Amino acid sequence: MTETGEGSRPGYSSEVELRGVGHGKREHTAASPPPPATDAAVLHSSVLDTIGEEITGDALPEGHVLTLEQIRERFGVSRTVARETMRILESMGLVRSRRRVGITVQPRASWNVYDPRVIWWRLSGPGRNAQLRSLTELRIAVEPLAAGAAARSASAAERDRAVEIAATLRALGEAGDLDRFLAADVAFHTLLLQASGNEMFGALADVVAVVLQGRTQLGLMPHHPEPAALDLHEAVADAVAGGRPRDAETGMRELLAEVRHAMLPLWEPGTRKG
Amino acid sequence: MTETGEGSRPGYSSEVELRGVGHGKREHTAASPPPPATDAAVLHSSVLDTIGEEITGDALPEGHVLTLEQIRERFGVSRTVARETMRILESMGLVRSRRRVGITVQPRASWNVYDPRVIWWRLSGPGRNAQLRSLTELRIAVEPLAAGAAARSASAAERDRAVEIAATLRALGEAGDLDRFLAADVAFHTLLLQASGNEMFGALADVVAVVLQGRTQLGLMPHHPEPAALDLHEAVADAVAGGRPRDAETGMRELLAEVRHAMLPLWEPGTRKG
DNA sequence: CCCCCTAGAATGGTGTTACCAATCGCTGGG
DNA sequence: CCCAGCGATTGGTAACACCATTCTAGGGGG
Repeated sequence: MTETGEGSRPGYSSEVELRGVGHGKREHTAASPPPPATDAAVLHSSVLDTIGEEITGDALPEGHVLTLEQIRERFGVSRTVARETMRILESMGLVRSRRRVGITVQPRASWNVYDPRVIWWRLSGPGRNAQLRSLTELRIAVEPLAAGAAARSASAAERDRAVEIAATLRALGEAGDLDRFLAADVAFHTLLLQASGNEMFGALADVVAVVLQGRTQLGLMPHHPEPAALDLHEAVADAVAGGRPRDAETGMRELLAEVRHAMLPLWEPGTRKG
Repeated sequence: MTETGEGSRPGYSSEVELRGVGHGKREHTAASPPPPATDAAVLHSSVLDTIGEEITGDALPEGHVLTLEQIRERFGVSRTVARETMRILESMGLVRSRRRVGITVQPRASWNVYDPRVIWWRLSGPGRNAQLRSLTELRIAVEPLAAGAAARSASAAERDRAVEIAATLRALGEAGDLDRFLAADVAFHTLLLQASGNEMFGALADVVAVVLQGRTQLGLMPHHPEPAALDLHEAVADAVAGGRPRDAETGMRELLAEVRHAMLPLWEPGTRKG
């Protein structure tokens, strides 16, 4: 939205070194949606990303202790920047800072797993499949109700738009234009979540976007979307447009049942970590 | 072993206050059960709380511009503390900091509404009913699936504990001990969310705790819990213990239907804000 | 000889101040 | 109407005093 400059992270200008030590590559695939990113241009954000990925990716295990001095030295930044970084990590529940002790990595139970950055980091790391699974289950829980709510409280413009996107999806799906299909699919689900009138649902739009993209990148998307899926998108859109919450809800539920089925391969290699 | 520290999140002990509106000064420190989880002892946290409440409570409207100098002066803190506070607010999406322009309050759409502190602030402010409603809808979406997942993947100890808490609930409910009933109710839902094996669900335990407490404080709780609710808790517990996901799911759905019904008074005064 | 308790030292975050660099909105001059 | 430059405001660095917490060493008692 307000982020015009796409360069996202690689911004690190200046002579500061900032190399992320081990864990070499930033793999999260090219051309991906810029991580949540607050400001790309600020110095602390790169330090934040590196440490955040290390913690969420288990490179820094629970209980590990950092100090401001280590951070300062490792990244070649001032103590102030190290402190700001640490404060943000603390506010995400990833670490806890205590006098004389240092900065301790917290157990996963205290992480703010809904923070967009945390989600992003976990998707970039070894826990990716598990995270994708968790997020999909969350979608399955929330989206049907969100669709129902949208059917109740969407504005006229939103209802029209839903029908319009559903039609676009059919066209793109039948044409086999997967890239644009993905974009429209994201737009569809985002629209419904936000039209639900519940900001807790609306805030999950980014999650859905990331999951859909992840699904495509993992090749869990058929080359031609299932006709049934296209039908269901249209059914949901019609139900929303026509103000039929029950239909919208059940339609979305069926749609997600297919999604669940498609992602089942991820379920197996149970990457549950201690 | 696993039991000892488990309460971990310094919970919301029974005397949580959910202060209505008031939003006094930063006096917030004493006797106030830590809403989220930072250190109360640190200086920036009181500044954070004050400004956070003001933004989420619409006292500082979208587009309003602050400066570090104002913050420094108003709270009598150093620039460093003001900066740290601002960084945290920025990481929550409440503000955005830009050179030469200052610190701008962001629209609600960019808030991290799942951040425990944001939830807490919104519950303390004028949007309280709307927030309680949103959170309840979220519960309705998530808890049935979480119960189903718990029936699939809970540990033996967790299954036993579910049955045990359900029995406790009946006893406390019939005795009319509302305080302890509330505590046990929170424990029950927390257990299921965490036993679901999905950390996105598990992270909502605090949300449920806050909603249940809010419900009680608003007097939306009958003096004697409905027998039907007690039956349903037991039914869900049995289904989880017996590994019957469908039963657990539908049981929880019925349970939440009652919750929805009970909270309906809140639905009416549609506090939808622009 | 061993254990426990206390006092003091070492450590590392907390908060403050001062200073310079970079950016970018705004104003005033051409 | 455009453009340059001023200046406000954040971004980043450095050095300092402070103090809570932990660790350790020493002493006293069993």
